[in-house]
Amino acid sequence: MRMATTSDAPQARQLSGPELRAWRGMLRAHAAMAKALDAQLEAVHGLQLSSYEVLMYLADADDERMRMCDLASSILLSRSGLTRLVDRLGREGLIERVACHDDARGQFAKLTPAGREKLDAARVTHLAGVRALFLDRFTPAELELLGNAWDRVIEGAGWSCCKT
Amino acid sequence: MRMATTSDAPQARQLSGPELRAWRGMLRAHAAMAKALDAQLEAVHGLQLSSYEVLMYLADADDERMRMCDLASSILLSRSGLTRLVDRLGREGLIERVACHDDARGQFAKLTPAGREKLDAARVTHLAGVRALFLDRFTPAELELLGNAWDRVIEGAGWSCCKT
DNA sequence: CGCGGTTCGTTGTGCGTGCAACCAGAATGT
DNA sequence: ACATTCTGGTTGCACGCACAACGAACCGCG
Repeated sequence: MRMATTSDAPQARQLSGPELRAWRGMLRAHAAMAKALDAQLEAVHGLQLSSYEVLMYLADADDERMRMCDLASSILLSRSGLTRLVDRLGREGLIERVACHDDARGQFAKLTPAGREKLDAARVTHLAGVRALFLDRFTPAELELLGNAWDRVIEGAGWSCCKT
Repeated sequence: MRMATTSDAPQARQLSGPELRAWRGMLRAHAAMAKALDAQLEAVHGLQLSSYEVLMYLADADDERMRMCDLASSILLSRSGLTRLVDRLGREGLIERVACHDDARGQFAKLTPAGREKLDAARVTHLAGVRALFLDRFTPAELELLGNAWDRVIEGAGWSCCKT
C-alpha cells in the first residue's frame, strides 16, 4: 500500500463531479469556441483570430496605432511573435510600421485604410459569433458574475506574461 | 460618413462592458491558468501539461490503456499529434504501445508502472494548482452553474474535433 | 470471394510560437 | 562625459501542432 505522502484528503487526489464539469468544461468550451471562431473568421474574411485581434486593438487605440510592445501584451503574444505577425499583416497591406520619433528604438503598428475596412467587416462577424457561442448562453447576471470571477483568477495566476 | 451596412444595432458593433469583461476575462484567465499550470508541472515534475493529460486519461481508463484514437479526442489533439506525443512518452518510459488483437490496425497506449508513479505524484500538484487558481475562486453554486453553461457552449460550438 | 469505402495510425511538410541571443537606443549613476 | 544597465524590437532556432497523403486493415455489398 501507498502511504500518505502530501495529503490523504480526498480532494487532493480527485475532483468532485461538479468541479470536474466546471473545470474540464471550461477547457473544452474554450477550445471549441476558439476553433469555431477562428474557422469562421478564416472562412468569411480570410483572417486569423490573432490577426483580427491585432486589427481590433489598433482600431480602438488613439490614432489607430500602438507600440509593438503594448500590442504584444494586449493580444497575449511574445514580442517575437508579434514582430512576425505584424510582418504578415504588413505584407497583406492591413497595417504599416511607423517609426516613433520620441524613441528611436520604437515602432508603431498602424492601421491602414484597408485594415480599417477589413476590420469593420470582420468585427460584425466575430461579435456575432462570440454572442452566439458564448454570451447568449449566460444571463446578464451570470456574465457579471463571471467578469468578477475572471479578475480574481487572472490576478491569482500571476499573469507572468511580459511586464509587471 | 459610413453608411449602415449589415446592421446598426449597437450590439453588432461592440460589446457592453460586462460582456467584454466576461469574454476577454475568460480568454485571459484561460491563458494565464494554462501557462501557470504548465509551468508548475514542468518545474516540479518535468512534465508538460499535454503529457500529464495523457497519463491521467490512461490512469482513469480500464486496464490503464486506451486506443490512440480515443485518447486523441479526449485530450483534444489531432491523431498525428498524439502519435508523436506517445512516442515521446514512450521514450521516457512512462507509457508503452500495445497491439490490439481485436483490430490489427489499432494500438493501445498503456501506462507503465513508471508512468503510474509519475502521475500519482503529478496529480496532487496539478489538482492543487487547479484548485488554487480556479476552483477556489468560485462558490459551489457558481461551479454548478458554470458546469451547466459549458455544456451549452460546447454543444453550440459544434465540437468539430473528430467524431460526432 | 473480391471490390469500394471507411477507419486507424503513421509520416512528410509547413506554420505559428516561445526562448535565447543580439543590437541599437534610452535611462541611470558617477 | 562616460560607463553601466535596461528596454524595444528583430533574428536564429527548436518545438509542438494541424493538415494532407499514405498503407494497412476492417466493413459492407454484390
